[in-house]
Amino acid sequence: MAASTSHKGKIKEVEELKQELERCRKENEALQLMVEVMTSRYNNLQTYIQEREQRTQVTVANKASQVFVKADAKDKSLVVKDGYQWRKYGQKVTKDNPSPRAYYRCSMAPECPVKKKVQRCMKEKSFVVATYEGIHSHPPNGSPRQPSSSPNRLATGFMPDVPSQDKDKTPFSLELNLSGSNQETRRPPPQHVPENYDSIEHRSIEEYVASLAKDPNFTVALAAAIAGSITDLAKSTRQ
DNA sequence: CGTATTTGACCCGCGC
DNA sequence: GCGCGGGTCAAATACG
Repeated sequence: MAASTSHKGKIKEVEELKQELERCRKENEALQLMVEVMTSRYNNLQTYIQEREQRTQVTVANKASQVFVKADAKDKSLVVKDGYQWRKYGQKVTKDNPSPRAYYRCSMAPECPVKKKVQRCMKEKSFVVATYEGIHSHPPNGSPRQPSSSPNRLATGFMPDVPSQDKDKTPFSLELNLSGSNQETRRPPPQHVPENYDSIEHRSIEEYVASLAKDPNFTVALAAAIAGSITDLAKSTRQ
Protein backbone atom coordinates (compact mmCIF):
# COMPACT_ATOMS: atom_id res chain seq x y z
CA MET A 1 0.00 0.00 0.00
CA ALA A 2 3.05 2.25 -0.04
CA ALA A 3 2.44 3.18 -3.68
CA SER A 4 -1.18 4.16 -2.84
CA THR A 5 -0.21 6.48 0.04
CA SER A 6 2.45 8.07 -2.12
CA HIS A 7 -0.16 8.63 -4.83
CA LYS A 8 -2.57 10.19 -2.30
CA GLY A 9 0.25 12.36 -1.02
CA LYS A 10 0.94 13.62 -4.52
CA ILE A 11 -2.77 14.38 -5.04
CA LYS A 12 -2.83 16.33 -1.76
CA GLU A 13 0.24 18.23 -2.81
CA VAL A 14 -1.35 19.13 -6.14
CA GLU A 15 -4.53 20.26 -4.33
CA GLU A 16 -2.48 22.46 -2.05
CA LEU A 17 -0.66 23.94 -5.00
CA LYS A 18 -3.98 24.57 -6.73
CA GLN A 19 -5.27 26.35 -3.63
CA GLU A 20 -2.10 28.39 -3.43
CA LEU A 21 -2.43 29.26 -7.12
CA GLU A 22 -6.04 30.31 -6.63
CA ARG A 23 -5.11 32.41 -3.63
CA CYS A 24 -2.36 34.15 -5.64
CA ARG A 25 -4.78 34.68 -8.54
CA LYS A 26 -7.32 36.36 -6.24
CA GLU A 27 -4.63 38.47 -4.62
CA ASN A 28 -3.42 39.49 -8.07
CA GLU A 29 -6.96 40.44 -9.10
CA ALA A 30 -7.39 42.51 -5.95
CA LEU A 31 -4.09 44.28 -6.56
CA GLN A 32 -4.96 44.91 -10.20
CA LEU A 33 -8.28 46.41 -9.14
CA MET A 34 -6.49 48.58 -6.63
CA VAL A 35 -4.03 49.78 -9.28
CA GLU A 36 -6.89 50.52 -11.68
CA VAL A 37 -8.75 52.57 -9.07
CA MET A 38 -5.63 54.47 -8.12
CA THR A 39 -4.70 55.06 -11.77
CA SER A 40 -8.19 56.36 -12.45
CA ARG A 41 -7.97 58.73 -9.49
CA TYR A 42 -4.51 59.83 -10.60
CA ASN A 43 -5.77 60.58 -14.12
CA ASN A 44 -8.70 62.55 -12.75
CA LEU A 45 -6.35 64.56 -10.59
CA GLN A 46 -4.02 65.20 -13.53
CA THR A 47 -6.91 66.39 -15.70
CA TYR A 48 -8.11 68.63 -12.89
CA ILE A 49 -4.65 70.12 -12.39
CA GLN A 50 -4.20 70.72 -16.15
CA GLU A 51 -7.58 72.48 -16.39
CA ARG A 52 -6.71 74.67 -13.43
CA GLU A 53 -3.32 75.54 -14.83
CA GLN A 54 -4.83 76.54 -18.15
CA ARG A 55 -7.43 78.68 -16.38
CA THR A 56 -4.90 80.41 -14.15
CA GLN A 57 -1.93 80.62 -16.52
CA VAL A 58 -1.93 84.42 -16.56
CA THR A 59 -1.79 84.77 -12.79
CA VAL A 60 0.54 81.82 -12.38
CA ALA A 61 3.05 83.43 -14.75
CA ASN A 62 3.81 86.07 -12.15
CA LYS A 63 3.95 83.72 -9.16
CA ALA A 64 7.04 82.11 -7.76
CA SER A 65 7.09 78.48 -6.77
CA GLN A 66 9.44 77.06 -4.20
CA VAL A 67 10.88 73.58 -4.23
CA PHE A 68 12.56 71.95 -1.27
CA VAL A 69 15.23 69.52 -2.38
CA LYS A 70 17.09 67.16 -0.11
CA ALA A 71 20.81 67.49 -0.76
CA ASP A 72 24.00 66.47 0.89
CA ALA A 73 24.89 69.02 3.56
CA LYS A 74 28.53 68.75 2.53
CA ASP A 75 27.73 69.36 -1.12
CA LYS A 76 28.21 73.06 -1.83
CA SER A 77 27.20 72.89 -5.48
CA LEU A 78 23.52 73.78 -4.87
CA VAL A 79 22.56 71.81 -7.98
CA VAL A 80 18.87 71.04 -8.27
CA LYS A 81 17.99 68.40 -10.85
CA ASP A 82 14.72 69.63 -12.28
CA GLY A 83 14.92 68.66 -15.93
CA TYR A 84 16.04 72.04 -17.22
CA GLN A 85 19.44 73.47 -18.03
CA TRP A 86 20.44 76.48 -15.99
CA ARG A 87 23.15 79.06 -16.45
CA LYS A 88 24.44 80.70 -13.31
CA TYR A 89 24.65 84.48 -13.57
CA GLY A 90 25.27 85.56 -10.02
CA GLN A 91 25.79 84.68 -6.41
CA LYS A 92 25.13 86.70 -3.30
CA VAL A 93 25.41 86.25 0.41
CA THR A 94 22.15 87.46 1.89
CA LYS A 95 21.66 88.99 5.28
CA ASP A 96 19.24 86.42 6.69
CA ASN A 97 21.17 83.32 5.60
CA PRO A 98 24.94 82.70 5.83
CA SER A 99 24.77 80.32 2.84
CA PRO A 100 25.24 82.07 -0.51
CA ARG A 101 22.25 82.40 -2.82
CA ALA A 102 22.86 81.40 -6.43
CA TYR A 103 20.99 82.98 -9.33
CA TYR A 104 20.23 80.95 -12.44
CA ARG A 105 18.60 81.61 -15.81
CA CYS A 106 17.13 78.88 -17.99
CA SER A 107 19.62 78.21 -20.79
CA MET A 108 17.59 75.66 -22.74
CA ALA A 109 16.02 78.40 -24.84
CA PRO A 110 17.50 81.87 -25.30
CA GLU A 111 14.09 83.54 -24.99
CA CYS A 112 13.01 81.58 -21.93
CA PRO A 113 12.27 84.08 -19.16
CA VAL A 114 12.48 81.63 -16.26
CA LYS A 115 14.86 82.34 -13.41
CA LYS A 116 15.58 80.49 -10.22
CA LYS A 117 17.28 81.21 -6.96
CA VAL A 118 18.90 78.39 -5.05
CA GLN A 119 19.92 78.69 -1.43
CA ARG A 120 20.67 76.20 1.28
CA CYS A 121 18.07 76.09 4.01
CA MET A 122 19.42 77.87 7.09
CA LYS A 123 17.84 75.56 9.69
CA GLU A 124 17.96 72.29 7.77
CA LYS A 125 21.31 72.24 6.02
CA SER A 126 20.50 69.01 4.22
CA PHE A 127 17.84 70.89 2.21
CA VAL A 128 18.22 73.46 -0.50
CA VAL A 129 15.41 75.80 -1.47
CA ALA A 130 14.92 76.59 -5.16
CA THR A 131 12.64 79.50 -5.99
CA TYR A 132 11.33 79.50 -9.56
CA GLU A 133 10.04 82.61 -11.30
CA GLY A 134 8.15 82.58 -14.58
CA ILE A 135 7.00 79.85 -16.93
CA HIS A 136 9.19 77.94 -19.35
CA SER A 137 8.50 78.57 -23.04
CA HIS A 138 9.73 75.08 -23.94
CA PRO A 139 9.43 71.51 -22.66
CA PRO A 140 11.87 70.15 -20.08
CA ASN A 141 14.79 67.94 -21.13
CA GLY A 142 14.57 69.10 -24.75
CA SER A 143 17.66 69.61 -26.84
CA PRO A 144 19.70 72.42 -25.34
CA ARG A 145 19.40 75.93 -26.77
CA GLN A 146 16.58 74.85 -29.06
CA PRO A 147 13.63 77.21 -29.03
CA SER A 148 10.22 75.59 -28.94
CA SER A 149 8.93 74.74 -32.42
CA SER A 150 5.31 74.74 -31.31
CA PRO A 151 3.84 78.16 -30.51
CA ASN A 152 1.05 76.48 -28.53
CA ARG A 153 3.64 75.45 -25.99
CA LEU A 154 4.06 79.11 -25.13
CA ALA A 155 0.44 79.44 -24.15
CA THR A 156 0.40 76.40 -21.90
CA GLY A 157 3.68 76.99 -20.15
CA PHE A 158 5.74 74.52 -18.18
CA MET A 159 5.91 74.50 -14.46
CA PRO A 160 9.05 73.28 -12.81
CA ASP A 161 8.94 69.57 -12.10
CA VAL A 162 11.12 66.57 -11.49
CA PRO A 163 11.17 64.35 -14.56
CA SER A 164 11.00 60.61 -14.00
CA GLN A 165 14.54 59.97 -15.17
CA ASP A 166 15.87 62.31 -12.51
CA LYS A 167 13.76 61.05 -9.63
CA ASP A 168 16.38 58.48 -8.72
CA LYS A 169 19.01 61.18 -8.45
CA THR A 170 16.83 63.45 -6.31
CA PRO A 171 16.09 61.70 -3.03
CA PHE A 172 13.41 64.14 -1.97
CA SER A 173 11.72 67.17 -3.39
CA LEU A 174 8.64 69.08 -2.47
CA GLU A 175 7.05 71.76 -4.57
CA LEU A 176 5.15 74.67 -3.14
CA ASN A 177 3.30 77.36 -5.01
CA LEU A 178 3.67 80.71 -3.36
CA SER A 179 0.15 81.97 -3.72
CA GLY A 180 -0.56 85.64 -3.42
CA SER A 181 -3.50 87.07 -1.48
CA ASN A 182 -5.36 88.17 -4.64
CA GLN A 183 -5.90 84.76 -6.21
CA GLU A 184 -9.64 84.16 -6.36
CA THR A 185 -9.27 81.66 -9.19
CA ARG A 186 -7.12 79.34 -7.14
CA ARG A 187 -8.24 77.07 -4.34
CA PRO A 188 -7.38 78.61 -0.95
CA PRO A 189 -4.09 77.17 0.19
CA PRO A 190 -4.30 74.35 2.70
CA GLN A 191 -3.14 74.97 6.24
CA HIS A 192 0.27 73.45 5.66
CA VAL A 193 1.21 75.76 2.78
CA PRO A 194 3.11 78.68 4.24
CA GLU A 195 2.65 82.24 3.00
CA ASN A 196 6.29 82.85 2.35
CA TYR A 197 9.76 81.44 2.61
CA ASP A 198 10.42 82.92 6.05
CA SER A 199 7.62 80.99 7.66
CA ILE A 200 9.13 77.79 6.28
CA GLU A 201 12.54 78.75 7.56
CA HIS A 202 11.33 79.42 11.08
CA ARG A 203 9.67 76.04 11.49
CA SER A 204 11.47 72.76 11.53
CA ILE A 205 11.11 70.51 8.51
CA GLU A 206 9.94 67.67 10.75
CA GLU A 207 7.09 69.82 12.02
CA TYR A 208 6.21 70.75 8.46
CA VAL A 209 6.24 67.13 7.29
CA ALA A 210 4.07 66.15 10.25
CA SER A 211 1.46 68.74 9.31
CA LEU A 212 1.62 67.51 5.71
CA ALA A 213 0.87 63.96 6.80
CA LYS A 214 -2.30 65.14 8.55
CA ASP A 215 -3.58 66.91 5.46
CA PRO A 216 -6.11 64.79 3.49
CA ASN A 217 -5.28 66.62 0.25
CA PHE A 218 -1.66 65.69 0.62
CA THR A 219 -2.60 62.07 1.36
CA VAL A 220 -4.66 61.94 -1.85
CA ALA A 221 -1.82 63.48 -3.85
CA LEU A 222 0.64 61.04 -2.31
CA ALA A 223 -1.63 58.09 -3.16
CA ALA A 224 -1.86 59.36 -6.73
CA ALA A 225 1.91 59.63 -6.94
CA ILE A 226 2.29 56.08 -5.62
CA ALA A 227 -0.32 54.88 -8.11
CA GLY A 228 1.68 56.49 -10.87
CA SER A 229 4.83 54.73 -9.72
CA ILE A 230 2.98 51.39 -9.53
CA THR A 231 1.62 51.91 -13.05
CA ASP A 232 5.10 52.65 -14.35
CA LEU A 233 6.47 49.62 -12.55
CA ALA A 234 3.69 47.40 -13.98
CA LYS A 235 4.44 48.71 -17.49
CA SER A 236 8.18 48.10 -17.14
CA THR A 237 7.71 44.57 -15.79
CA ARG A 238 5.38 43.69 -18.69
CA GLN A 239 8.07 44.63 -21.21
C1' DC B 1 38.39 78.10 -28.91
C1' DG B 2 33.74 78.15 -27.31
C1' DT B 3 31.05 77.87 -23.29
C1' DA B 4 30.14 78.01 -18.38
C1' DT B 5 31.28 79.87 -13.88
C1' DT B 6 33.10 83.22 -10.68
C1' DT B 7 33.04 87.49 -8.52
C1' DG B 8 33.44 92.43 -7.84
C1' DA B 9 30.99 96.37 -9.57
C1' DC B 10 26.93 98.46 -10.50
C1' DC B 11 21.87 99.46 -10.40
C1' DC B 12 17.62 100.14 -8.18
C1' DG B 13 14.03 100.11 -4.74
C1' DC B 14 13.04 100.93 -0.04
C1' DG B 15 13.21 102.76 4.63
C1' DC B 16 14.91 106.31 7.52
C1' DG C 1 19.87 112.41 0.31
C1' DC C 2 22.03 108.39 2.20
C1' DG C 3 22.80 103.73 3.38
C1' DC C 4 21.46 99.06 2.93
C1' DG C 5 20.29 94.91 0.67
C1' DG C 6 18.80 92.15 -3.21
C1' DG C 7 19.35 91.41 -8.03
C1' DT C 8 22.00 91.77 -12.37
C1' DC C 9 25.94 92.74 -15.37
C1' DA C 10 30.14 91.76 -17.40
C1' DA C 11 35.15 91.03 -17.39
C1' DA C 12 38.18 87.55 -15.90
C1' DT C 13 38.91 82.92 -15.33
C1' DA C 14 38.25 77.90 -15.66
C1' DC C 15 37.20 74.00 -18.17
C1' DG C 16 36.37 70.53 -21.79
